[in-house]
Amino acid sequence: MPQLSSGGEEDLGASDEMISFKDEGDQEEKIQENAFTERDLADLKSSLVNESEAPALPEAIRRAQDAHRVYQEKLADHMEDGLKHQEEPMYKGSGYSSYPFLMLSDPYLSNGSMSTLSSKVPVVQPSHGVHPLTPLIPYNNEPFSHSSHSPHLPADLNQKQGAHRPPQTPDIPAFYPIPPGGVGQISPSMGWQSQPVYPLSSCGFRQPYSPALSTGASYSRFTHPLMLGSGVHTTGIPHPAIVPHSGNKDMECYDRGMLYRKPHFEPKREKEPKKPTIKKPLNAFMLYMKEMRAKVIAECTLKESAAINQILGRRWHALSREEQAKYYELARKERQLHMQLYPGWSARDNYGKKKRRSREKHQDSGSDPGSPKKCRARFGLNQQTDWCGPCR
DNA sequence: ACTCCTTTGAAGTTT
DNA sequence: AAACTTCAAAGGAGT
Repeated sequence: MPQLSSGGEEDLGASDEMISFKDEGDQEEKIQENAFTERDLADLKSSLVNESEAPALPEAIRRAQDAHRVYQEKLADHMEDGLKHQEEPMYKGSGYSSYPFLMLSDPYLSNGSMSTLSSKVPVVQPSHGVHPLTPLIPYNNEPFSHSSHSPHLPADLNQKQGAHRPPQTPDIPAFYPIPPGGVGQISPSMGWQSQPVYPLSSCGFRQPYSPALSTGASYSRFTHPLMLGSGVHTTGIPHPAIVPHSGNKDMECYDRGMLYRKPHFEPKREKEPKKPTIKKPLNAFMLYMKEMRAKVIAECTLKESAAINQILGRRWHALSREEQAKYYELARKERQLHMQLYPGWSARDNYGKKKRRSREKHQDSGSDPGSPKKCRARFGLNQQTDWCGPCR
């Protein structure tokens, strides 16, 4: 059962264990990190990339630089726990580009002013916007480790899906700011309204949070976006943790700040209210990928995600255990928050929502090696010319 | 428009 | 319990 057990956070993250990788190579490989990039580049570019992609480089570099600057500015404010390791190379260069608090405008600053960073948010998170859950996570320990701050949570979290959601822990709402004056009236009777709503404006850009909403009673004022059938809150503000079931195109609008959906959606919704999808929380590697992708893109002038992911996979193995541990910790917190937000959710809920390719993928370690392309990729061979043994 | 590719890890399902 | 399967992100490529 995915629900929170009464034990608290310890058992929630029990599965997060450091694992040893057979090909990790540990320190030696890590030392070669820089060389890695060039080798990755050589390997992958030669096989996957045309030089026509070169024009993308300046923009990608600029993104990475922006992300880096944002990260440096935000780090002191947001990384207060053990995750704050500014000196460490992983964060130094990463820009933590995909993390929500880096994409925020500056309402988190004491003066609540908006910095120029705000305009760069979409650049930092250039594609489909924020992960439904990741942007919600402060990535410090406070919301989860200080149960005294959230007296309502432990008991209420055991409630099943659809049950009335308690007022959120005082810590969490702070990370889900509500735009001033953007608060709508809740509609009381729909299934999803029990979910807390932490509206974000587009692309992870958050508006200042109204202090008036910090009381538990205030949360009931928010209608879950699912009630609108399109992932949009009654305020017109999309909910970051929910993906409209209808597809990515909806999600693009959702991410890109179409705060108010076109009226013609409403009659549609009456016909067939679709159940939006709650995505899985990201695991450690996914978090790492989100963070490092922009950097790799900038360094390698690659865009193809499959190639980038190969690089990231190798880099992941090259990370020290301490570095990996940070991501495991982040992932653990992400799962925790996800469970808090969606107590009745199960990964099974999303089964079958994605069309799956044929079974060959998981059989290619056996007699069927899979396609030559896949096999070459698996063995790090040149995609154009090399053949792996099984494909020969 | 839709699916695949590619990675690792978590969680669900099947054997 | 172990093995297997699916999904999470990403965006170019292919159908």
